[in-house]
Amino acid sequence: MNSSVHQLFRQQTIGKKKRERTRGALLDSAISVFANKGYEGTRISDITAHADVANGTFYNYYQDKDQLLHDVALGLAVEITGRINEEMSEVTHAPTRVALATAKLLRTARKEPEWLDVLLQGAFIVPEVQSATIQYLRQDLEMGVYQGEFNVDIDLLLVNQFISLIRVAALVDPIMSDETIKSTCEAVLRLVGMSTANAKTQVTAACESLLEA
Amino acid sequence: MNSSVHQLFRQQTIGKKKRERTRGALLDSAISVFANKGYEGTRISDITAHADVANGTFYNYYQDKDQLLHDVALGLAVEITGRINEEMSEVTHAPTRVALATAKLLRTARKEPEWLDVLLQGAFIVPEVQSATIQYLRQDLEMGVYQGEFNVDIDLLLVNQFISLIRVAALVDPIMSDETIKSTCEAVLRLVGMSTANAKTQVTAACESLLEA
DNA sequence: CTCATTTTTGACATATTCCTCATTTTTCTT
DNA sequence: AAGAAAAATGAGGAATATGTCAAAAATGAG
Repeated sequence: MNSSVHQLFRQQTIGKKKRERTRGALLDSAISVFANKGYEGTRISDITAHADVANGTFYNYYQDKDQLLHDVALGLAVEITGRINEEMSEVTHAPTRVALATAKLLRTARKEPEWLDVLLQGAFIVPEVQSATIQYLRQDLEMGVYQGEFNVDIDLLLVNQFISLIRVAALVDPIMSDETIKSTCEAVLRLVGMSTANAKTQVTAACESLLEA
Repeated sequence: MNSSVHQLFRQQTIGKKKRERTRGALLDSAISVFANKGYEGTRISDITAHADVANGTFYNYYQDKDQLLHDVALGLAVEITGRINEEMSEVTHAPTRVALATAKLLRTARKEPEWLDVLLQGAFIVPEVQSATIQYLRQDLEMGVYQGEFNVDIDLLLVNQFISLIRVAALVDPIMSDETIKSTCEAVLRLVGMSTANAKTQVTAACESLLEA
């Protein structure tokens, strides 16, 4: 088993004690298995098999699947949102921030489809993950309204609509073509009240370095 | 068991032979159980218990859960889209049709939250249900583009984005307040390229008979 | 290298769900 | 109302999953 490429948590625990390394292996395996079988559909034994550890080892670290999902999804949320925000620290134009963040997130999903999948599963099950995911997004949306670029009420419904557009992209096109990324970025800008033409312009500008024409 | 209010399939099989009536009971129970435990999370025994029949009875009608979901979701799709389309046969203005259909669907979800839940679960699992669900929607969207009201490319991604906005409404506000319905209608019109102001106007006009101010 | 401590192991007891089928019960036609 | 056909029943065997724990193996500090 254990033929996955990603190694997010194993990477983070290299050099640490055995305990942390094994935990990392379980977390990485959980990403793959949750993504492929779905949270409900995965068995503890699927995860231990994938991680190349014995069945009982799981119980040295977690009491049940819920706790594991919590750790995995929260870890992914922190990692992914952290990276993206860091890369955008200079950008102050809200539409650009929103388009860029969306494009970057979807580009991550192209390279590591399982990450986004598990993150979103977690966001709909673990409240703490939902908060972590929404946090930055909400700020950018409010900034856009303040800047007069977005024309819409910011509430929980809107934020969830936004996230669901991300989810749909991953669902409809797991390959995550540039085409899908751009369409999705434009859709989120339309959702927050920009015109089709304006949305297209902003996306083209924001993503010119990120995606090909 | 069997304390549910809805009786869609039982209603449809009144007067028919026992075989059809029991099938109806199973289908109705499936709606409740799938909605409350999720497709993956439901056990065959959950459904038979809810339907007040013996465990083995299930296997007189279906070979597995998949077949049951197929029948339930497809039945709901036909019923719901049929009703809505019938009620809109006179409406030819695409934005009005889209806003009305969305509002009517969400009003159905207010009365029978389980219906929409199971329909959407089915739409993401059973291809046939997806087709049935998308069919009418796509026509209305293309009509809107033709009428110069919508300004966006109609493709599979867009249609799925549309559906996901419906899903989010049910998720964020299971009670399905008028507020949520109107916000969602406006959001779908923005998604297809109408301005915030225009979307609001259309929704107000289309829903004035359906919802309170 | 040594050895106390930490971690892993995997067999097993328990629990859950699936699915079958011989038998009983109900249906409904005549 | 009789009785053949249809439907329902539920006990139980097979399969799968969970969670425990005494014993074995690996770790890493001194």
